[in-house]
Amino acid sequence: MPPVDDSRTQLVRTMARLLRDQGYSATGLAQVLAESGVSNGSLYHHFPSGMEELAQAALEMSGQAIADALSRVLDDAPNTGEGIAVFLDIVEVSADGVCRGCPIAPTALESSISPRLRTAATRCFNQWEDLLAGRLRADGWPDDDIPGAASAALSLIEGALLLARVTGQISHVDNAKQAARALFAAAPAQQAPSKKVRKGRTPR
Amino acid sequence: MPPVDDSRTQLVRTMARLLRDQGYSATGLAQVLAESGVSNGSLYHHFPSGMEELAQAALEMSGQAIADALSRVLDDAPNTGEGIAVFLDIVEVSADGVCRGCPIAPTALESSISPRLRTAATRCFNQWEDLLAGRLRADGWPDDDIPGAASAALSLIEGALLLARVTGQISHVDNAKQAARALFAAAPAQQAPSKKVRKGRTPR
DNA sequence: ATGCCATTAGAGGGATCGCTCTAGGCATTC
DNA sequence: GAATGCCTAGAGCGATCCCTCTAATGGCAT
Repeated sequence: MPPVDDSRTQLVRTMARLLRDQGYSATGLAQVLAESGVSNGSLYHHFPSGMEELAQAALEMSGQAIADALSRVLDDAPNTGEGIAVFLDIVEVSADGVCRGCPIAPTALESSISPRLRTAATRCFNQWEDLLAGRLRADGWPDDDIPGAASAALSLIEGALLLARVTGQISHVDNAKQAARALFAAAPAQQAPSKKVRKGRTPR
Repeated sequence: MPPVDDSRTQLVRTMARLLRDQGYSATGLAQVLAESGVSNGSLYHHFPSGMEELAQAALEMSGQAIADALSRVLDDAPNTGEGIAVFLDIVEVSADGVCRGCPIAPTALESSISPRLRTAATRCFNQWEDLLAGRLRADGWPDDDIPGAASAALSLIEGALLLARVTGQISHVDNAKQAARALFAAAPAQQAPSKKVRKGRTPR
């Protein structure tokens, strides 16, 4: 196993950060090389097909890191809602208090990216959604409600990270935490009357 | 007032579509000109400072269009939750059934854009949030809860549009509709005990 | 020392980038 | 007809894009 600061690792880490901050098209090869301290030749040795291959590796690394963190906090939390809240606590802040947001979304939203990057991004979202679904199942949610609830939970998370990053106000993340607690604090009654409409709130 | 298909309008409409689909950095001047059928000279006549000025105009037009649609459906809906559901019905589909998503988000997530584009994007989100807050107030929500609830509502909307576009599954939008109904179907009790935790669900 | 292989350094190419610039079309007005 | 002002067409510039290529470096077993 090579050392953690070898060229390939440096490239992937730098690329992941740049993709998170500015997306794929805005990230130039020159910037990746300068900020990673790696030369042109090294990049095309480790990633023969160039930027695209590097970007895919970066997306997969970022996606797995998020999955690991999400899995851990969901396991430790008393329920899905609290788990989401703790997760948002972890990812919301950077060194200077600015929300860095989702590492996948900026790249995923560029429709001009290649299919390999698109599927890599989709796999990340699906993986996170599956983790949320698993926790909802452990909470005792009805099987029929789980996919929709997991989807809505991930929508709430992604939307909050997006708003927080764009506007610079991490209060959006705090508000999403409250909504997540309201929606996913406990499983709905299994045999609830079908027409009953539940209401929730978002305090603070 | 000039005709609707003059060069300037064509430029703004084309730019708005390209920004929605692929963001700012991925959108080249050549593509804008080709798809709008306008020549280079015309662009720099109407927008002397170039692409950036055009992009700002496009973001503002897209943001206002969303605001108009949102304002209309919120006015007609019985409550905020239903209004959000109808809004998501409107914006979710394109001609071929693929979700086109938010016209602002792809550009807004690029941290490398200029401050003028960043603030234009932030203004859009703030405007939409204010519309949601106004409808919540009309629903009788407590003043202290309104900002947080409006923020969470917009997070849910943006997240659902993001996931639907990236994964190609509009079910994410449908799931967000259910969550919006659960969270914002009716105002919480004004004098509710402060420690009470409300629970919600996402049916279907 | 020698050969071997993985890795790196850096020059340079062809294409494309956003943008500037000049010349001309086309109304409308004397 | 001539002049004016708005708008358009398109050539071309310097910069940057991603990438290819050759040469050299380093460690390591023999």
